[in-house]
Amino acid sequence: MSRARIKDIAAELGLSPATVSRALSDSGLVAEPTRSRVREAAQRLNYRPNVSARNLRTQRSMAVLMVVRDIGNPFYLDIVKGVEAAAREAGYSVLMGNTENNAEREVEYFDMLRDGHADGMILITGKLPDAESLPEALHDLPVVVALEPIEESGLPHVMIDNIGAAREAVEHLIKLGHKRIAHIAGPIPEAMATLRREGYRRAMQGAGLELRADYEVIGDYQLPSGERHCRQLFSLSEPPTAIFVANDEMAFGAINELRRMSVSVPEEVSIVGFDDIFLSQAFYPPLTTVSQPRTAIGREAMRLLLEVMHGESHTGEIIMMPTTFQTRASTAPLRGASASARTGETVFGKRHA
Amino acid sequence: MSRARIKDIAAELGLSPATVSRALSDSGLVAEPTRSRVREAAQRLNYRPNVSARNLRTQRSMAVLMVVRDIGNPFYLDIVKGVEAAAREAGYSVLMGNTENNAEREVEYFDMLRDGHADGMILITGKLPDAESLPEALHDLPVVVALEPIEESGLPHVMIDNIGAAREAVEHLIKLGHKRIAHIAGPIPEAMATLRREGYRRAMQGAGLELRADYEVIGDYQLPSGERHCRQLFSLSEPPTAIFVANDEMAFGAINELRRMSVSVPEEVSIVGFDDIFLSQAFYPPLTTVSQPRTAIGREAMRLLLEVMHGESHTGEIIMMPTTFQTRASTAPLRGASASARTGETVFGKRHA
DNA sequence: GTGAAAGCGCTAACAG
DNA sequence: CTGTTAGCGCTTTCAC
Repeated sequence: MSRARIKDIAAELGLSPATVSRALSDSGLVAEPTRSRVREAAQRLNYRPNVSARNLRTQRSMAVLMVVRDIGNPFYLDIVKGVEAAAREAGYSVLMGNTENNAEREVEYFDMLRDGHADGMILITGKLPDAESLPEALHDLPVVVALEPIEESGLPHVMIDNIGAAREAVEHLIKLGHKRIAHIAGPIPEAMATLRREGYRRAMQGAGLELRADYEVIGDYQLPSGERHCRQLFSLSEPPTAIFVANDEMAFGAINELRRMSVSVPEEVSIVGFDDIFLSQAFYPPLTTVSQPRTAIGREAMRLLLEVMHGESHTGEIIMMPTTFQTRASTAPLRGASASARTGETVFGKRHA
Repeated sequence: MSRARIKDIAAELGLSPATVSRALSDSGLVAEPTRSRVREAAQRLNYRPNVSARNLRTQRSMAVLMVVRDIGNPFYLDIVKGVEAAAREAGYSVLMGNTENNAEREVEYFDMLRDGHADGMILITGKLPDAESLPEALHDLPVVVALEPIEESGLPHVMIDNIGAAREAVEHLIKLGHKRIAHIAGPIPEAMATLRREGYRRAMQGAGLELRADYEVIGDYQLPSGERHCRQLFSLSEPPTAIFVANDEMAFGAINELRRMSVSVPEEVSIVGFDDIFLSQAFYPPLTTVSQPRTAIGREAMRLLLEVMHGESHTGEIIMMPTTFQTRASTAPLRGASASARTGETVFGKRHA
């Protein structure tokens, strides 16, 4: 009962397997009476198509591979969610890949693509394996990059304007009257970290503020690194009055460290993060940060991938998704300064091809 | 170049496809010289097996399906990580499923199993679809339940002792001298929520403390529900001095609400959570909670599933993984009481078959 | 130790 | 509109 094949339905109804196949796939070339007889019999015999057979025949797997750098990082969750939802709607399943920043693993996933495990791939790894281990024609592979740019890959991207959003975040601090603004960056020279630092620099320069080398430190996106670098910044003879931190997790670390040093946030020091992860709002104080439309990025990446899999070329295309600046309680006017900062949220960014 | 088949290697070497297949799969019945010639040619011609063809022939997919109730919940992340790691090591890929508590979706994933999308399934949904939509012989399907029990399913489980761990958490509060201990439960009548409440009740009764109906409230595991129920408990004429909250997210909500009410944690009220999610440690105050070995649960579930897929029967088997009680800063001795609470971490739970 | 042949379940090209 | 035929790429009898 549980393993009826097309052949069984054909036998049951005295039809050929081909007709049954056509009826089941709505090919239109089947007479209505036959069609419903087939559908009824399929239902009754509990027919389910065998995916391996179909995949072999059609040379497709109806699956996409979603490869992230660290599957344990909650940051990627909503993207997965968006990808999964859009994939389902299009009839695709999602295979999970986790590289753990391991080059061999990255190559493996490209191999899986070629082996027919999946028809396309969404890369959220911020990098590619070495050129020599990659297939010759990268551009011809159905691969879309999301979130973390892979520069000079020529692959289509779905991401945010990291420079612009970072700049907006720092300008918020400037409007609050801050001048001594430090930056805890991500793991430069990674692209995303570099872009956010660039946004910081442009905002500072745009306001005619000095770029001090001792106000720029490089972290690794993890919480302890936020603590450590915060301590370092406050050991300077002239510590900052505000810090723009490249991601929320390090920002949490910085805030906790300030609490330990009995420096109050935001009264004495303002902190701005980036990402708006789960709990950034529930944290104390609620974190002012840049919110990325993660689920939408996931959906958009999948939508773009579908187009690429259907043969459209999107080489070099970059889709920018809008970010939202969330003004919360971790930032406040510089004491003694008359500031004019906005409150609430501000949409930033546009979309172009 | 990029799509060499077994046939191509055979032609290249003047062998039969059968021999090439055998050589590549180490079947042992191939002479050594032939074997290495084949391996060399495979390398040179960039041979990669076609998974659909192999799957069709072998009637397996070498993939497992991991179905969670809400893919956006960071709580499941480490489990995914464990499953993925163990699956990779065994040569399996992982397909993601997300039910969003939707019964139809749940059925779909069972169908995917039967359709050959995957060879086995790990369920982290806390429930099964209605009996009539399920295959007759549930026990014969390679399905393993993790984390959230599905009672009376007869399926093998990998989980923690929710009653025991909850009881230990509440006993910690009792040892600190607390007597007026309330409980914000999960969405009863769900199994996990019910078990944790049962642990609370047993601890209270075991210590001869009164079980007050107004000290038991039912939440939904989400943050706002923690805020709401905390407020409710503190509107009682005799508010609690400690709250055992069924999960960390609601505990964060409770702590935030207490802060708003200017009630200090842990000086005036102690809070214990459950789960030890990302940031429970970085939260302020760091949350005393029950830590689950999530990655290990994921690995163990996959390991068990492999055995089930290899034909072993594990009907009704329950594997209990040990929890660790994390004493952090959200709990303190009742003011005026002489307490004897432990500090640090305590391992709880055993493992049996 | 190797080859020939069959077939997994499905779909598509070609006839009629 | 329906049937016949072939074949996707692989593994596995069964012979030799």
